[in-house]
Amino acid sequence: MQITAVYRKLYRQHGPQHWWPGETPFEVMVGAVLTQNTAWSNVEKAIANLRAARLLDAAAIIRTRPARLAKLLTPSGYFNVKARRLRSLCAWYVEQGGFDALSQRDTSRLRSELLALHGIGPETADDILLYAFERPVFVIDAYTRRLFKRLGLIAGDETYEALRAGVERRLARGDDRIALFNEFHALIVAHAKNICRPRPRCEVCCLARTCPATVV
DNA sequence: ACCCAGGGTCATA
DNA sequence: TATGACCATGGG
Repeated sequence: MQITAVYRKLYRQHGPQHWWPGETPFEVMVGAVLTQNTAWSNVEKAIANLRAARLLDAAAIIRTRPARLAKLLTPSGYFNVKARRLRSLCAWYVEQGGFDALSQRDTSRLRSELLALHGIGPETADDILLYAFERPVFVIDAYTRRLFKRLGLIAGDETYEALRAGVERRLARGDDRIALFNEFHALIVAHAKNICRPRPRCEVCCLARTCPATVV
């Protein structure tokens, strides 16, 4: 099966996803950090807390005491870790002049700056690049790796960069790669969420770690 | 009670 | 470079 065929099947099953679930680019960035190894339903609660506290703002977050920030982040788990990570992201964001200034930079520069921040690894950086800055970067997450491995499209032990480059190369044709990469990653996540109940013995398809079958 | 979740960092060998 | 411990909550 070709990788583009996987995309078509997912799209036919789940339809358009209109991602990322966030109202502004900054909110997308916050969500990208908070969702690290965490269910999105928990992230929503934490973002609602930030919104209620009028802290969905980089400068405001920097001014907030770490203990208070961590408390607001409680529902998303790893709250002490994420409070620190969010702070470092916000400090960079403000120091560099905010979204409009950052938007002027080329993708590779943005990427290396994001990766230099504490707590921003390759996936979080690519989430931000694709969904906040609208750059043509294919996001590789645990679901993506698992799905492609189970379909026999990859070996599974490639490095993040090798996988990303490989997938991007195999999808390179077409005029709107940003829209394609955006939708593809969203569809993979939708696939993981909407199918496979009950766990762990689903009958249809599942991207959970212990699921015995994967059918797209 | 168990398994899972849209990762990343750090210490160790 | 490669594993493993650690971070922590909430839903199925």
